[in-house]
Amino acid sequence: MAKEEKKFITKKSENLSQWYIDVVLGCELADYAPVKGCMVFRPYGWSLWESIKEYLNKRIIDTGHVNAQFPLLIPESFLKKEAEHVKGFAPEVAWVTHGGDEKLGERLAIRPTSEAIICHMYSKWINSYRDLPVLINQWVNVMRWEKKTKPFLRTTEFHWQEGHTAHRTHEEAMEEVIRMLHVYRDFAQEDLAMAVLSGPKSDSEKFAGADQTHAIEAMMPDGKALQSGTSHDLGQHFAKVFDIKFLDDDQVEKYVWQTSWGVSTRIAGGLIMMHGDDAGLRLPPKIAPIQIVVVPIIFEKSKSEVLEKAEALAKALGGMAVFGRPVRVKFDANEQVSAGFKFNHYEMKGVPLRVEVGPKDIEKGNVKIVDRISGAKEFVSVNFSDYSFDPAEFTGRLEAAQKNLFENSQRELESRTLEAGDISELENIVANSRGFAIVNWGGSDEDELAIKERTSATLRVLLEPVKDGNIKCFYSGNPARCRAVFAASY
RNA sequence: CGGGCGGUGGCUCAGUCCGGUUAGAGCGCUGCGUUCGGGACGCAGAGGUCGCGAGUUCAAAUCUCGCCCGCCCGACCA
Repeated sequence: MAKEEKKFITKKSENLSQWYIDVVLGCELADYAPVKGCMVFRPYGWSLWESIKEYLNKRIIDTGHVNAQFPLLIPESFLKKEAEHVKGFAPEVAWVTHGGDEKLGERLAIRPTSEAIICHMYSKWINSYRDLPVLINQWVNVMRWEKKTKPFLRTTEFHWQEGHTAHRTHEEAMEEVIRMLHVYRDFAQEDLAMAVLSGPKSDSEKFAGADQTHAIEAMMPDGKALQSGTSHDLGQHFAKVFDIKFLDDDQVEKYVWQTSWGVSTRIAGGLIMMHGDDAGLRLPPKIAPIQIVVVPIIFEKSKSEVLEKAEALAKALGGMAVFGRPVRVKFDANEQVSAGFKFNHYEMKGVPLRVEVGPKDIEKGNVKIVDRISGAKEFVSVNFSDYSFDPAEFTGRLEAAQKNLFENSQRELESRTLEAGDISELENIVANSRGFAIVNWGGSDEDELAIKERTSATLRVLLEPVKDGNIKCFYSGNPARCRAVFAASY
């Protein structure tokens, strides 16, 4: 090409932050709304979120949960019932104070999360051990008044699912907490091709009102961790203040044990950042809104035949199934832009597979396919009289691409997980944007805070216990209790 | 919330310091024509409350003040 290639998006390696904004806006995933921190999900971005929802929702339903819908507004008095909960959320709550011109008798919170309203309802619905467990999930928007925002990763209004369950025993509730943590882990890894670490949070990082929080943590290309899903053991804190009691089979009235868990639109931001490259998005085939784009190569004299046969092929490709669902195919017959423009366009949008159909292909009985993930360009046989072909040539590549993305992500995570033997090593890892610093941990909350002040890294997750009493905490020198992961984070 | 930078056709920006007629460019967009195997070309054309609101002035994109939004750094962040 004689002309220097135009620059549409910043190179990912040059400036990740600018690249991210360029991709989100340029790929038409989202746009800024007039209110700070609020964003519009444009059709392509919403389609991506719907695709993500579909896969996660299936996992939630398959583990025995049901969907419902609770209201947006929560009376202030409800939010105030659980002391830690209100303390944690107070700075981020948006309040409704007026109805029309009339001042309300009680302020209404726009839900920052729904424990308060759901627990209120649960106290009405739960009377007997026979009513348990209650396993309800909802897909809703919530609002948290954030000071620093970024599309998808941290927005004032965001979309998520929040599961809220009530159980007869703490053991049962803990099983649920871990079950959902694993659902999130498997969802991230198998559906989104995002490698994650998972485990419990330290006390200082847990959810406001929880006894314990577990999380999945992804590693971004700039060495910062992204908390991508949380599962909380709420103990009986909410049950006690909302009076959620049941009569057990031993004739004793007891409080329920609760859990809550959530994954938000933030995970889409992680997905974008983790997989994308200099050319733009690279979407895992499972959740890509378009899995295969068919681009006809139009010449004046062969135009009608190419358009007709390419469209028929696109239709035939759409008859295939991959990942247990019909393949999502787009046929782009737009004659106003060149084929080359479309190539770049769909690469930027992260479409996993491109199929080119030109007169020479029809003549030879093949099509050119270009794999967005591996970069491979190959010819695949197609019979243009009956539109028969080997489906595995297409679906196999989509499956391989899904696998490759995850393996890349896993490799990246491993290479960014480094042992830190002392605080200066941890400091070094964080300062050089290297990633997760893994340590032997036996420190206190104060130690954790001191580490944060010195390195800006926080304790992301706790890993397996350390049984050897001779192993010391990397920071305090006390006997180590467990392995732990520190990192800078989003 | 603090510090820094920015906001001018859809996009990227020039013009602002030093106020002065009809506010420019490239890209994009519209129409017509020629094209099309990696971001096509020609000709014609449309498109602007200069982020919003006050103030100073004969005169404000330009100066002053307040506010909004964005980007970067920090604080905060289940």
